[in-house]
Amino acid sequence: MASRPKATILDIAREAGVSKSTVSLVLQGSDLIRPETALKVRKAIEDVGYVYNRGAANLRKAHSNVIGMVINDLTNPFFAEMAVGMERVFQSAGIVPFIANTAENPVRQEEVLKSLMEQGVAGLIVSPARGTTPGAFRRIEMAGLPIVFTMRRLPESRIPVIAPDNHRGAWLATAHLIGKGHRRLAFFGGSSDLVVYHERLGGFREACEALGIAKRDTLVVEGETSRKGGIACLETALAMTDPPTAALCFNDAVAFGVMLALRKRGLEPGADFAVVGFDDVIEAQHYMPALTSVAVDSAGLGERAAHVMLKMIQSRTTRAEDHIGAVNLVVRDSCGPDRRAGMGDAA
Amino acid sequence: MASRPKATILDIAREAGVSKSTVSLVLQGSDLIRPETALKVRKAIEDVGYVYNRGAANLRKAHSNVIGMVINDLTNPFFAEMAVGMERVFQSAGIVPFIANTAENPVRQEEVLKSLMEQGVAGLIVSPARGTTPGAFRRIEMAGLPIVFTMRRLPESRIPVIAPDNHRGAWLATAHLIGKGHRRLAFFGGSSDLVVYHERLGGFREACEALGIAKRDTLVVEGETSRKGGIACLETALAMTDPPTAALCFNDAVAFGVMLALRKRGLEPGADFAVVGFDDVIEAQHYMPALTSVAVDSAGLGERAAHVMLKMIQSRTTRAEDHIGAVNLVVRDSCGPDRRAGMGDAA
DNA sequence: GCCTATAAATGGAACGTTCCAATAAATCAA
DNA sequence: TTGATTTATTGGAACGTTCCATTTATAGGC
Repeated sequence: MASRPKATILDIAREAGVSKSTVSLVLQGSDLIRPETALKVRKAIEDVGYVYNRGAANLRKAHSNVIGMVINDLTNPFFAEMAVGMERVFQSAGIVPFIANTAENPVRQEEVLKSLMEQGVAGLIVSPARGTTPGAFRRIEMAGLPIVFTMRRLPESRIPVIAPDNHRGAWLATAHLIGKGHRRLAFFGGSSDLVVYHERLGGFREACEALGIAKRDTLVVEGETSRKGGIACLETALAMTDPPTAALCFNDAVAFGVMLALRKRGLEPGADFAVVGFDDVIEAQHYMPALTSVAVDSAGLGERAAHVMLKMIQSRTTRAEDHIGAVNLVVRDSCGPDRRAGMGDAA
Repeated sequence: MASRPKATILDIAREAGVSKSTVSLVLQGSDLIRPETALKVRKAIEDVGYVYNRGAANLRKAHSNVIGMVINDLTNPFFAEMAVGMERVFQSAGIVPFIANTAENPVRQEEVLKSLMEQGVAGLIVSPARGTTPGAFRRIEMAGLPIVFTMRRLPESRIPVIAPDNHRGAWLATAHLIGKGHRRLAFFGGSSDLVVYHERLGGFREACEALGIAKRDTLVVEGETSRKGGIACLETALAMTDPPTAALCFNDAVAFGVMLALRKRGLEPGADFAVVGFDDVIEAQHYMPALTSVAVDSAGLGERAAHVMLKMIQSRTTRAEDHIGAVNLVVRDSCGPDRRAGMGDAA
């Protein structure tokens, strides 16, 4: 069981009775080699249990076949879906994506990026951790490594971004709530250090204004982008005098939290308080009641990001355009009409 | 923006007016270097924007600082939780885990493993894809690379496994159902090509036998380990004459599917049909009704696996013991008593 | 038979590190 | 002062590939 010295290209050469150059050529699938020679070499490779050393190869080849995916929260199913979309694209291009998780921790992110670069990746797809400093990617840019952001945008950075149309999504959702007769609306969850937050909140605000909801009839409460955060937001909101009757949530996780908190108070989500989510994760349709949410096509965004990356690698550039993915509101059962507006309904 | 030739250790040496050996020593944090010299070197590194080339280093150093995590289904939150547990341990050991997804595809798994080995990982933690052939890991074992399996075990393999006590978990859950008065039980989901399946099903069968349920009063229906699979299982079961009144599901995803299908038929999970899940993913407690499930401590299993891997790497061995993680039944609201047994309850 | 053209295979110099053995500089004992 | 010891620094030979420039073998044309 002792790990004997690993076989190298030279060992195979000896075994097969050819030169190391020939073996190298075979490994690269060159057509300069006579088929029967290639066969002999491949046989030797199999016999010896040879493992290709890509590190050594990259020493000469300059460009590797792995790209790094750095994700801020792997436990959020949304990102897992996106990762799967990317993988689909890369696989057919012969590229292997390695995923690393930063758990929303900028320090961890720094380490992970460093490690990936040292490993010699050909490119980086990053969904930045919250609180990432603007300079965090300077070194990577300096190194001329292709990099694209997904979902999140950094304040003043020229790195291309693949993200959904947050503004429009929020607009649509808000208009939906207003259309249901709600006149006191809330925006729940998220925090202002995220650009995405401002985009979604902006859509919410503009829709309110455009559709005649006075600013004093809107309530914005920041909070964690998790179930827990949603619960907290609802508590805060209902503690106010003249509370809102509907809320647009920063994402689905927050919305789930809100629904949970409503139930705990004996209120029925949908009937007693309308809630809309954002992202439309798979769970959304399985909740009771099924959650109305803004669908962003996570896998599609992942694929898009992967394509942009491939293009950048092939054209040896570090520039690319942003891509704003289409969104659409998926209406389910979590938004009834405003109770007070529709008194006629009640017994 | 053109990617100028990357700086090497020699460039820094020149910049700092020392030899490459000195730079190398500084990079490794050796205390053989005079502090002020080290400082000079570090300054040069910063100025030049140098990126360490780990591939080149590994050419001499034999062992790297990255380990590969190969996961069969990243979209299953269970595995994401496990991955996070592992990361926690590795991080403090200065090891960077790279995650790769196989999407239950043995071919993809083959590619991913090959790529990881070529990259020179120090070890592999694998949750094998369904349908993995027994020989799939022969090459890795031959190479003397430490490897541990999580969750799933391969038929006749001596690779150490970190997994929950499936048999006992299933036993507990089944006993719970029987205790509630159910006399016709089903086991839903999973397929017999998984060792885990046999473990869980075995626990179910033994509990039935031990607690006086005749074999003809049990129903086993195989199916996908997903919501969809759960839906299909329930349909099959209810189509039978004299159908079961309770089911142990292969995992939580199946259980969610079963609950969904019950609702669609106008049946209330818990009251009209008891269901127990397996894994206790976070969602379980948030469902309506909250799902009774066998908790397996996914993050804890991940940590355990990481520790075993570290030990193997340090002791340069490829052998280790299996670890069977404790399980416990978390009773929530998805298992009412058998309706037919408890007629007295009804109006 | 010779010359040229093509096909197949090969040696050797890189690539960016590490680490051993060797050197240079500083310190100390006598 | 001299030699021995300790402290800092340094060449140079690996490590396992790739790829250019050659060499060798094979075939074709005359």
